[in-house]
Amino acid sequence: MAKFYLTTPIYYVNARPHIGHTYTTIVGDTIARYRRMRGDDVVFLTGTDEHGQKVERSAKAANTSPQEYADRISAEYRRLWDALDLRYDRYIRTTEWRHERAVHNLLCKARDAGYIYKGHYEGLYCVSDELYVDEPTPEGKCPVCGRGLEKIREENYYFKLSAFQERLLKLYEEHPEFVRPEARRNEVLAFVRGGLRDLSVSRTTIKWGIPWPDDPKHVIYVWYDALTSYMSGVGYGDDELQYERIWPADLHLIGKEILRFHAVYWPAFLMAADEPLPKSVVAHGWWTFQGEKMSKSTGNIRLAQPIAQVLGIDALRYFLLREMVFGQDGNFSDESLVQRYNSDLANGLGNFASRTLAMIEQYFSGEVPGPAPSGEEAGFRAERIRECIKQYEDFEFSKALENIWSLIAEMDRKLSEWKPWEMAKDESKRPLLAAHIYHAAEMLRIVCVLAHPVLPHATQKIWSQLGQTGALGSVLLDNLAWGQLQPGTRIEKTAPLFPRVQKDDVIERMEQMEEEIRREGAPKPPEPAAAAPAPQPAAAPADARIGIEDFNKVEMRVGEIKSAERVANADKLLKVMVDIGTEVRQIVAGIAGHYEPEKLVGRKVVVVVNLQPRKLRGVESNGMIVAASVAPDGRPVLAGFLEDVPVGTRLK
RNA sequence: CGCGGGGUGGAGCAGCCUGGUAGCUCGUCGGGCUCAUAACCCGGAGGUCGCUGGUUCAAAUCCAGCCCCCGCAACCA
Repeated sequence: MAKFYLTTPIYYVNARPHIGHTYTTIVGDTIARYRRMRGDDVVFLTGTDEHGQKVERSAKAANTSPQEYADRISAEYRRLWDALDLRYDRYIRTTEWRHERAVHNLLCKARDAGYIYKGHYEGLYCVSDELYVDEPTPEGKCPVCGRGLEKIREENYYFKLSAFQERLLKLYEEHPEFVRPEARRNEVLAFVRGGLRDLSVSRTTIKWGIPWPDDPKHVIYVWYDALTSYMSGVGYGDDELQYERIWPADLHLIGKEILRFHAVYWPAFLMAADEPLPKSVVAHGWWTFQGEKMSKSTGNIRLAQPIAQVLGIDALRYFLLREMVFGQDGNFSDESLVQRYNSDLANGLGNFASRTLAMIEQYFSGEVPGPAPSGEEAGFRAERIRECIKQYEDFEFSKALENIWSLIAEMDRKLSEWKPWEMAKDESKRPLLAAHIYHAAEMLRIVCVLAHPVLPHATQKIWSQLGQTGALGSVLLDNLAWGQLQPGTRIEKTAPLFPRVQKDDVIERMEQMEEEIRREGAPKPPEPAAAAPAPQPAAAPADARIGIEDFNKVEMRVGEIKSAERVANADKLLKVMVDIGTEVRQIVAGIAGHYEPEKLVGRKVVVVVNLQPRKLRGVESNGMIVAASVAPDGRPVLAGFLEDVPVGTRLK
């Protein structure tokens, strides 16, 4: 059994997880499941990157210590992966002791080999960004923030990256698969051919990090720290037996923005320490949201939980892998998400499974009919199966899915031609009917196996419905062949797997859920689709008490509604203009179900004014109107005052 | 000479590396079917594949030039 070690990047705890992180991890999980179905012994690592200035700063803003802050966000990532059933085998955090030791280990090996030296950084520095600036704007300003720059001189340790140019080029030459896809490889080649400068690998300006060995006024800068997690996660410097077995990584899955670090710095660090190199670095593209880059400030970041909760985990996986051509950028929109769900999952796979199982039930009393299929059919199908495996192998997930779905379309077509429902009325056509239904059932079985890496849960359910025992994930793709379905197998018909959904309804529910998650500050793990208990006004647990300083962060003011109108294509949303004393704010509120817009004008309400703006159904909402959420269905009741209160008054 | 991505029927995208009927989802018009999740099937309308030139028997695809759009600060896959 071949070992296959796969990693995602470790995610930076400065930000909470969004759909981009989820995409990467889902791709990793899909590859891991695929490799297992090829018989590999897979080790799948993910984790969190927890050091650096930004974490320090965010912790301060959140009134906590960097470690506590990192603990919180790291746990959030982990909870999310668990909730989405993403089955990593190892989880590494850069604040763990085993990691620190591994970093020291790798660094010292490079140092002892003469690749680390002490030097000085002399140059421009942006104080507000705390960043070295190599290329200022023509006016001599910081390219990041546009502010002025200072000349500084700082003592640093350097890594002799320049010494590795030839060896790196040789690596890319001898192993063209080291960087993929090819466009990315070309980028890397161009960069390395252009000459390499030595790399500053320590800082004295940062405190939150791993101290430099024997020189604790320095902290190890991000590269050595973060990249080494791929080794510390599997026992480097800690459990040599494990390390020997698992390292080197077979695949580092990354986003395109961190390509250089993985394809250039990382192999150089390993060469310097004389450790084995990873086999491959594969970079994927970015999700944009409605054509724009996802960005916190514009509020157009999508989260994974609402999608998983409303449409299911498999629907989320399917959409992300089907919609994006792996390696390129892809555009995310709620509309296409729901469209994919309905057309491909509900009308496609779900309906195909449903009609096939129904016919077995009705015409053959729930037993897969015989006889065994012809030989040509088997040969023809084997070709398709190989094709699909190749596509998974090449990370062409969208093609693989297209390919699988073409099998479904083919069966839909054939069933229309064969008209089994007519044959069923004619006893003499019984054998032919049996052959046709067998054909459909066997196709369904094949589709399940092939789609399993992407749709692990749904395919497993169909698998069981088809009377197949055991875990679908342990079926070996290489053994998959046409005709393995045993006639006589008892099937079990159950409710539709992917019920059709109403677009507006789904989008609204997802948006509401997003709103809740943001409000809470930390997402609840999505619950299994089946169990969706009504929201209870549960008493806050004792440990959830907050201090006054937390409360003071929320700025609530009295506002007066100037106008209100319905938002197009949304049942529950109202676009409300609210005078909060200093300005008139546009706020989108989910109260249309219970308040007539006309009757709201002139009403005084409580507004949270320092909430990040975000878009709901394409309309910007800049604040939140406070309302009680009344059980059992969360009916909103606006907060108000019995006495008259001037507009703009702050609530305390 | 900054870098990268892109411009394909009404919308969103694939195809381009490895030239040879322009494909998918949605929408739209008409028909069929009833096993199935108002599903599925068939047919129609709708494209000078950004522009110009070149290579070729043949170009969305290769080459050259041009035009237009998007991203390239942070967060960050």
